[in-house]
Amino acid sequence: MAKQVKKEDSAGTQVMLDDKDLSILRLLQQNARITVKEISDKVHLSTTPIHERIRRMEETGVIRQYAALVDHARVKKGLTVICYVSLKQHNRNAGARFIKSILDMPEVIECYNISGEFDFMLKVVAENMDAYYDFHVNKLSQAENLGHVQSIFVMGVIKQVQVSI
Amino acid sequence: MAKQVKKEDSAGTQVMLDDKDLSILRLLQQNARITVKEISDKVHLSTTPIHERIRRMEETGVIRQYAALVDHARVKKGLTVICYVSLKQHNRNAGARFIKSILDMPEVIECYNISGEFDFMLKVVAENMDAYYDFHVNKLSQAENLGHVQSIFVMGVIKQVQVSI
DNA sequence: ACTGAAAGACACAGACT
DNA sequence: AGTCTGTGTCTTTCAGT
Repeated sequence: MAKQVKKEDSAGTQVMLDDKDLSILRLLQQNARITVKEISDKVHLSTTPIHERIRRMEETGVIRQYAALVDHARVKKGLTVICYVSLKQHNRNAGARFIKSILDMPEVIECYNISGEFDFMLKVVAENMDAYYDFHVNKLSQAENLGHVQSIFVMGVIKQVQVSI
Repeated sequence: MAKQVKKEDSAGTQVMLDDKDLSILRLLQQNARITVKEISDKVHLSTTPIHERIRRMEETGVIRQYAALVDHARVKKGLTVICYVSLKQHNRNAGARFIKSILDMPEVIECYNISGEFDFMLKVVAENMDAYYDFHVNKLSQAENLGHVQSIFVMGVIKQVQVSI
């Protein structure tokens, strides 16, 4: 089992899932490396339909990716920062250029378009405060059309789960 | 390959990883279902050491979990909300009770202790605005010792990656 | 620490109900 | 829709370097 998930880009299309799909999905959210055989034992179906249902959820983009989740505190990325950004101008091109520059910054592991005072929320991981300062001053602040930036530091992780359905 | 990752709870202990470990980790962050054989081809080692290195990273808590990442927009959880919460009192017991109640709310998929004006940041997924309103009024706001709540709505996902090292 | 081999388990496709 | 069966591939362990 080695292939990457390929996302079909019919953006935002709802996919109908029955109870068995949801059971399978929950198991995969908890443990992406569970075997099809184990799923089939728990869901009371043989392996073939499990296979087909997983393949369908991969192809329709319900399953975006299988990922190993890393404890950043243990691998020299101890600092997580929530970063709010507003742009000076809000035309389409300005936004697109900012997004493009964000996609190229490996420190930024999440970015959302948000409502309210700011335009974007970023989740940034860095080795330490010096590294974050460098990112802030030399990378993020160099993005053209940047307005205001506000940084909020994560002091502790209370909860991080994937099971959402 | 079916076992869950077991986290050793020597909280926050740094784990030393060499370049080969990091290569393996990057591959697993991109695709948790990659085969050991494929990793061994890319990292130029045979399967045995790959196995041992992965097992070590699982046992030391570097790899927290293998997870299928779901596109919430496609599975009737179209609304993501960033939610800031402050408490009235900041003693240890009050915080612990709030955390306990958060851990019991399936709508809350992430929760962080943060610096600044608010005490916690939550990421909440809901089916729609009605469902979020219900969560806000009937669940979150019922938590004892709750001060202020501010909701920021996610209008679009720009980036969500796992590769952080 | 690593290589190579070998046994058992698994994924995945095919024929069938 | 699903079960059953088979083949090739993978995981995982172990002896050896």
